[in-house]
Amino acid sequence: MDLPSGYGPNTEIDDEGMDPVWKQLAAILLARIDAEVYPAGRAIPSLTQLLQEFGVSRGTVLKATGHLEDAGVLRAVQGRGVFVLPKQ
Amino acid sequence: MDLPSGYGPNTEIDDEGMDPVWKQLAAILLARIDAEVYPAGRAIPSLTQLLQEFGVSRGTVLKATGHLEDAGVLRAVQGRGVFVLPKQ
DNA sequence: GGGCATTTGTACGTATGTATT
DNA sequence: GAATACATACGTACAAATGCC
Repeated sequence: MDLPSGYGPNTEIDDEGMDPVWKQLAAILLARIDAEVYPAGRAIPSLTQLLQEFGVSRGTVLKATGHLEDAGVLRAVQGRGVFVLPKQ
Repeated sequence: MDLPSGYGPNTEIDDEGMDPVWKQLAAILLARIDAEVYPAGRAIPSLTQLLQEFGVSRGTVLKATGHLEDAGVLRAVQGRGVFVLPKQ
């Protein structure tokens, strides 16, 4: 998926940076999964919570999580949440 | 990518159907590529042309072509167009 | 180099639908 | 039924890359 490097679990979104916001967000979420801030088998915060925390739009969160789904890191279940898949 | 079946090069978008519009559009574009309506090495119509032909939004076209990019069927080049990759 | 048109990329906000709790 | 949560789709605006004068 080619995410930018150098993003940790607590990195803030940089609107003026060279990386797109959705890629920055995907990198941060991935860092939190790696650090088990979001442990495998559990759901990450809801889209509404994430867009509030990072100050981005719903579509941007969806794009970030969608790519992590494609990468096999997350699985979204309508009505329930977005779950961290077991590290394989 | 799990596109719905039964869509040909001239299928029309069905708003009431059970398949999402963007998946229908991706299936139609893929059918046109298979039928060489859009030959390998050439660009498909621009986003503006496609959204006009199918009566959908820009975002919907982008989602359809984006998934065909992930599938290795298309490659978008900013400022130039969206090109059909050689069948491998 | 500058200016313009074309084309894709990103991001926002909003509305509605569907599934789960 | 109500609340929560993800899914789809629309419209809009601006940015970035390309190509052609």
